[in-house]
Formats: sequence, structure tokens, C-alpha cells
Amino acid sequence: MTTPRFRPPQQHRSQETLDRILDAAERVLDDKSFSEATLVEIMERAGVTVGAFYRRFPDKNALLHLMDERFFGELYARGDAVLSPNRWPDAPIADILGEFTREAVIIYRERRGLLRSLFLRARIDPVIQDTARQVNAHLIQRLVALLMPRVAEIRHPDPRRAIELGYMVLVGALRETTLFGEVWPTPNLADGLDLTGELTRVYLGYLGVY
Amino acid sequence: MTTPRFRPPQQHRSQETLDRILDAAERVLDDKSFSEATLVEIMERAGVTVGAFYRRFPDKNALLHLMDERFFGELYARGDAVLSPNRWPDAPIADILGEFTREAVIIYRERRGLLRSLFLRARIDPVIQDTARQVNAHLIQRLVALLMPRVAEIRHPDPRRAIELGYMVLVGALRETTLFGEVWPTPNLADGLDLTGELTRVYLGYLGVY
DNA sequence: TGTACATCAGTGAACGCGCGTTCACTGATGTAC
DNA sequence: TGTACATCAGTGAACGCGCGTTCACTGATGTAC
Repeated sequence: MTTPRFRPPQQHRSQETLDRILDAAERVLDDKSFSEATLVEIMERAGVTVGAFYRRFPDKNALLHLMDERFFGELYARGDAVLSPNRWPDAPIADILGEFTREAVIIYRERRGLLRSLFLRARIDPVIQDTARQVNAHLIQRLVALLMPRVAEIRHPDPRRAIELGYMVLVGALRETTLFGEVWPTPNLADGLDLTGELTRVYLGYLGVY
Repeated sequence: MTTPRFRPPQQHRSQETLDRILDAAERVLDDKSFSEATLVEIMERAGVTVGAFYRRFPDKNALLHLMDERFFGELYARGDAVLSPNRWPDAPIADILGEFTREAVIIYRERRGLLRSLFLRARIDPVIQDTARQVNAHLIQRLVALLMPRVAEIRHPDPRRAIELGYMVLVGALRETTLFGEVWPTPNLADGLDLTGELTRVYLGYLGVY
């Protein structure tokens, strides 16, 4: 919480090193969970030694926390952009949720390794839990603000809660389909179909938008 | 895979010990992940020492595998019972999915700790992955067999795939709402509402059943 | 436009802690006769 | 219906491996004059 987390680099050289470390970490996380990944492995991939790591970070966790911070910052910004009210003058709910889902699918697919590690870690790590909760709360709020004026399109008896729960359902479905496919029959059920379209349909169907 | 996994107990006494170990493990898993849980802690709770554990199990993983085996066995049986065709003569889809969802919610709530650990572990552990995949494949097949004769009720253009993906969506939503509530704004969005009803609505809405 | 000095960046071997695993042992249960 | 013996069940201290963390050191970059 109040522990010093990370000493910012002072030279160009070390900024580059830091970037390489973050990149290497994200690539390693494509193949294994954060606790399986060893610092030696990550640092080797980044082309430095562990000592260099400890010059910047107090401990291993701080690495994931920095990745977490950056990633959720990005998410926050992108979500804000997509859900900005003046981007959608007079647009129907279907368009808005279609685009929102489309972006979500892209992000989940691109950052698979990191997202998996963050989700798995959120179970244990309060710092990651907090950032995740904040982003979720924020996006839900934006969704509500954007969709509630269009409540006439929604048949669900409790539109606000449906928007909220629908978001949870969407996130859950994204996890299952894009992050944790190992437990699903192969060839993967979610392959070879228009995932964005189907997930949008889930959300719209639940809200009762036709 | 072909490693000997578990030596069955020969005496009443050791059967009881085994049960106590499994119970203790499940209770410990309510509070922490499987890798956080130490054997000493579990065995203390079970009232035995680690040596007793290694008389039965080849290693720590085998404990989770046994729990996994038993749990998924149960799931398999219960799922089969609920989705038995002759339980639902002439019943509409809404009734069937309502009951299926109801049971699922109950199980997820009752076995929260174990399910969390199994899900997290399935990421790493091929044995658990396999059993999970098998149960999912089986239940999906049963759902398809039960609902396809009622395809007239379904408006989704590809009913079979919708039944399949809908199952994934349901599982994902259950995870989010009952297992990993930490990342959702408090008071939990999923509290204080009829979760079974809402999740059923999600599934039905996606299929396009009215 | 060198020279001296301070700080930053990075090396890599050694350390040490936690926790899974082993092992020599004691006690309990079952079986043969 | 004891007695001897084999096997099963469980103890608890010691071991050892993996991996995060430290630390004494070298080299690079920046600053003062």
C-alpha cells in the first residue's frame, strides 16, 4: 500500500532496460503464470541480470503491479473513449454495445498472457484487486450513464441492474472464451464464430433490446 | 498421467483420516489458493502430520487431483440427473434452463473454495484441465440433446452453437458472480438479486427464447 | 576541453528462507496356528 | 483365546531444492570548475 513501489529510471539507458523488462515479462506470461515465471528467466529474456531488476523494484510483486498499473491505465482511457457520450449522438444501444464488445474482444486477445496473470493474481493480491475493481466500477458507471437515457429500448424490468450484471456477464464470457480455453472441448467452441457478434447478442438479449 | 496417484486406505481408521484430510483441505482452500496452502497447515487442521499424508499420496498435487476427481464425478452425476430427458417430458426450454441454472448456482456457492482452486489450477495442471473439459463436453452434449428437439422455441439463427456458447457464458457468469467477487464494486453487484433468475434470463435471452 | 568526483546502471555469485519430501522410528490392526 | 509375526498407520525431525533477494564490485553517465 504505502510501500515504495518502484524507482523511476534516471537515464535513457535504464528507461530502455525497463521497457525491455516489461516486454520480456509480458511474453513470459504468455506461457506461464506469474508465480511460475522466475526472475532469472524474465531477466535473461530482457538481456539483463537480476541485480538490474532490484535496482528498480523492491521485489518481484512490484513488477506485476507496474504492469497492472499501466495496463489498467490504458484500459481506463480506451474505455472512456469508446463510452464517451458525444461519440454516440442518437445511436441505438445495439451500436454502442457492439463497438464496446468489439474493442473488449480485441484487447483480451492481444493481452492474453498479461490478463490471465492479472486475473489469477487478483485472487491473492489486494493491489491488483483494487485496480481491477476501480476500472470495472468506472466502466459500469459510464455504461449506465450512456444507456439509461435509452431505457426505452430496454425491456428488462430493472434496466440499471441489468446493465451492471450484463457487464459482469460479458467479462466472464470473455474470460472463458479468450483466456481460459483449455477447459473447453476442442476444437474450441469459441473459434470460427463471430465472437464479437455473439457476445453482443448475449448482452442485448439479456437487456431485452430488439 | 500414468503416475500412480493414490494408495487407497486399507483400514477404517485410515479411511477416516483420509476424509479428514480432504475436508481440511477444502476448508483451507476457502481462504487461500492451493499453492498458498501448505501441507503442514492442512494436516494440522486434519489432526495428523505430514508423514501420514505421504503414506497415501505421492505428492502434494495428488491431493488436489483426488479432490478434483471426486468433485467432477459428483458434478457429472448431478448434471446427468438434471438433464435427463425423461425428467422433462414436454417441458419448455425456460423450465429446463431455469432448473439447470438453479442447481449450478447452488453448487458454485457451496463449493466456492474448491472451485476457485480448481479453476486457478486448471491453468497449469493438465490433469485438472482434462477432467474439467470432459465434464463440460458432457454437459454441453446433454444440453444439446435436450434442447434441440425444442428448437422451435429458439430464434437464434444457429441454435446448436448458441446452446454451446450459452453454456460457456453461463459458466463464465457464475465464476464472476460467485467465485471471484473481489474485483467487483461493493456492495457486490450480484448480491441482493435473484441470481438464478437473472442468469437464466441471460441464457434464454441469448438463445432467443420468449 | 580536460580532469576529478558523484551518482546511476548493471554484474553475477552467494545467501537463506520456505516448504515439499524423506526416513528411521513407534504404535495399532489384522492374520495364522 | 493366546501368542508370534506381518503389515498398515502415523510421528516428527531433518533434509534439500528452488528461487527470491542481497551485496561487493565494475563500468557508464552526468556535473563542477
